[in-house]
Amino acid sequence: MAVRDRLTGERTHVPSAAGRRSRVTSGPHDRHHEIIDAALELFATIGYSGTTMAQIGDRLGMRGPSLYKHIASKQELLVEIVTGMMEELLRRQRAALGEGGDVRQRLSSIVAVHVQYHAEHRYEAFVGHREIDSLEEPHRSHILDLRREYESRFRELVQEGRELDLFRTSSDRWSSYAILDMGIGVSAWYNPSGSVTPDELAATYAELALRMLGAERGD
Amino acid sequence: MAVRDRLTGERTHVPSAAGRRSRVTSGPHDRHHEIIDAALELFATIGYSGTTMAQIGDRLGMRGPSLYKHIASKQELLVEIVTGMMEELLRRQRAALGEGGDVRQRLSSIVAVHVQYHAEHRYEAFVGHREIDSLEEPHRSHILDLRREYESRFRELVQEGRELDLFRTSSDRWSSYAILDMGIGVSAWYNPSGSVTPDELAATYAELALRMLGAERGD
DNA sequence: CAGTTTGGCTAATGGGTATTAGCCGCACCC
DNA sequence: GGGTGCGGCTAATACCCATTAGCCAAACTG
Repeated sequence: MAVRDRLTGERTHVPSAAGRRSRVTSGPHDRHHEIIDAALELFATIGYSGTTMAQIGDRLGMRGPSLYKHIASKQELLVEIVTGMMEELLRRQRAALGEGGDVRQRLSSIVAVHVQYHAEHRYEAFVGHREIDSLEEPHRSHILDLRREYESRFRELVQEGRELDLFRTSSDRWSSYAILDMGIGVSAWYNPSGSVTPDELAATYAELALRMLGAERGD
Repeated sequence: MAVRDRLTGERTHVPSAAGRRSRVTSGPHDRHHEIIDAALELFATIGYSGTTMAQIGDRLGMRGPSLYKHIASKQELLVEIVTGMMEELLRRQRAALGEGGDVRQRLSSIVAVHVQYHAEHRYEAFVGHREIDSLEEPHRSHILDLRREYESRFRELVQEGRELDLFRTSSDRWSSYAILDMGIGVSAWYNPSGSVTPDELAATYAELALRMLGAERGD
């Protein structure tokens, strides 16, 4: 039965209260949110399954198991990140479309939103695309539904423009995929400390997209 | 010391020689190559770290450990897949450039090669891009070098065309990234049982790329 | 200031996985 | 037909990892 001494009370940790947090001056420091942020960076750089709970803890100066005082599971972190990103993307797309304008303007808007988000939130976007298969059901299906909805807006606009003879393109489908993919690519290479800002890039890409569709001078 | 009986010789396996392979009619069946193929499909669909040796073995009707009679490690499989893909891509790009032509023709050629490869070998391409971080050094660096070389050809051609006033584009860099990324995206969605062939898609994308660069009618 | 909650910690649990060791049938070779 | 090596197999090894259990100090609460 290997009785283990329960009396020495020898502690090896000595809490340390390591700097970094002064409850008084900065409030309760939403731990949940901090954990998501740390996880996001790690998922983006070394992948979901490559990231360990201990590594996430490290970023916050705590041990892996301690994270469970604030979150339910590693999977929950991924779900929050990915659904958060997809919902935000859709919200921005809807807002852009809500502003109206002719097809060219509307298409230009959603391309700009798409690119701007993928630059500004490159980690969320990168993880949102790369780790879809790491999501367990039913989350995976839910995200795929949202994604389909998001993508269909591009196809519909391209089609609308072609039917009005404003665009000349061989296939609505392939050209809308091309536009989507060139924007997604941004999340893989965009460097926020470089010299181009997300909205400059967005404007450039919107122009590239319109030219690709053969849209001539928008009045 | 807990002597374990070594004498019963009880076997639970009974080799089974399960159908599927007639040595006589089809030759020695390059196992190494078969393993790479099985691994490729699995890496592409469930990721490198998500794939187990047992799953790869399953595809060939054998157990995980048996694979080691033919290969050195799981990592070796990834290295062969990724370097093989990157070298083939470069080879095709060089061949395309070797055929000469004016800037528009050469750019169109390497875009077509790029897209055709990403459709025809979507699994290799997909793994080659997604799993670079799963490569251990020095392989990772080697692949990144090859990739830089591959990408720089696009940028150089765009620049050359712009200097000759054949293209009008705000930035060589962003537009060449856009072209690259839209081709890479193909490997994520292309469906070989769909109705478009890789070379049709390649031609479409080459046209989209030229239009995006503002290249007017190529004589 | 006693009681409770909060948020850390270490240790244990339960499972998975690449890889190695060692066994053996069978096809082939002389 | 006896030897040999190929290519399977199972068992063992040596990890790594998410999650749970149970402990405890300090902060908050009344």
